[in-house]
Amino acid sequence: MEDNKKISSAVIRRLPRYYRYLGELIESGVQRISSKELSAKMKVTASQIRQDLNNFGGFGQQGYGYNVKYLYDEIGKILGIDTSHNMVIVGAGNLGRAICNYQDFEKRGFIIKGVFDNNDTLAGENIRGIQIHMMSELADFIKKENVEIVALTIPKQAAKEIGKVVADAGVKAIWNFAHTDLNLPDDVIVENVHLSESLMRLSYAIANRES
Amino acid sequence: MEDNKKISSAVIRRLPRYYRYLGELIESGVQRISSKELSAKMKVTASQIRQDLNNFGGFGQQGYGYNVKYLYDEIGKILGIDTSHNMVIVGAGNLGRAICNYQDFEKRGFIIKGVFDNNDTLAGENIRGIQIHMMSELADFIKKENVEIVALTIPKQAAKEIGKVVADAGVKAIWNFAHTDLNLPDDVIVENVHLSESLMRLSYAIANRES
DNA sequence: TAGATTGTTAATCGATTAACAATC
DNA sequence: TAGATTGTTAATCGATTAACAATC
Repeated sequence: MEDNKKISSAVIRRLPRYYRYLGELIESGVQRISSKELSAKMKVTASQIRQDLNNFGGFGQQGYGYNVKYLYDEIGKILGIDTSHNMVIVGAGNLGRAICNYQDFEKRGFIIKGVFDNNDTLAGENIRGIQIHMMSELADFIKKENVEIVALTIPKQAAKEIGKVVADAGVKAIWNFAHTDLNLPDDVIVENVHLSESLMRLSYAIANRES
Repeated sequence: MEDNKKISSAVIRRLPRYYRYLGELIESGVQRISSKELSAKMKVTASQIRQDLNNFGGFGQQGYGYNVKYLYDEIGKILGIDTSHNMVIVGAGNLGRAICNYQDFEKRGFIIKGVFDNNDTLAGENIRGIQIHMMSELADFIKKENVEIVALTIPKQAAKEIGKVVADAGVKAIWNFAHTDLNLPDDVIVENVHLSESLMRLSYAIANRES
């Protein structure tokens, strides 16, 4: 965390998956695991697991392996889910509601402070207690409530515009579900979830299997 | 397509993005583009664009560049979206409904033949004309309707079970939104959309920016 | 033809895997 | 101590970028 060497995005991409498997091991009461055992479960090489983890420090013990709970917590810290983040959802359609209703995010420290939409018939309504606000209030709300993350579940044209608005309002990161790139300044983090691209990769795999 | 050299998944991951940009260029009436111009728009190197495309054939012309419409169509063929695929959605929650309502998928040839759930109060209902069926009918429906793709928008435990069921029923691919790996035979394609992992990567980026 | 830009080979860079000394 | 397994260095493999001859 403190030192300067840049961690490759390939490593970061794998961390949440380690975290998930370790969480499952905890639930099954497993207290220690070797890179070899974990590699068999996860279908990656043991070497890769050790290399990945050693980017962040030595979490294991020679001759023993890794303490599951300890490693789980350490990866949690690396991923920044030991602290909470205020979040809002922009777009009260099915996708926005799906995210809002998924309670596990809250357990990981992502606190949904509000949902925004520009359909006034929704004004005053709420989703499991979370208030729906009008889009016009968005920028003020972000500043007042210290919102760090905005999930954009709106069409692409609107997403481009609102992306600029929330970047100006000072959010740290945008979770972008719109089928477009946002092209914002580099200090705004953008994590894209492009479902249509995912579906096309699936389609490619169907078209080209066992060729 | 026909020849045997394996295309790397890094290349496949980029194809849908090329496709999206080319689609936008068509909409703006652009007829030709060079790898250099496209690279500026997409923020990748021109060299990478040419390398990627030449995995599949020479689509350009020296001194001219690429014909936008032609390249768009060719990438569409590579991605297999020139033919249609029957699909069902398992899970009629917000996420399942979001996918069902997203009409662009149908335009790309992904035809949603039905939605399945085990909540009997939904029996007989429909989502924009697409019938909701009970889970017990799923395997038969897949065989009868030649379903190739199943989107799983159900909790992880159920997803593991239904994954096996639909694999046995002969689907070619599963679009898995559950927060788990499915561990199915290799001949079943699994494309994962792990939203919680995406959110953790975003969280990591917040925790580690400008360090 | 001259200019532009591809297709493709070569060079570089980075990521993964293998190997093994350190050490619990 | 002997056995096991990490942390880490070295070797390999693959992906990206650079360069340029081919050619429209």
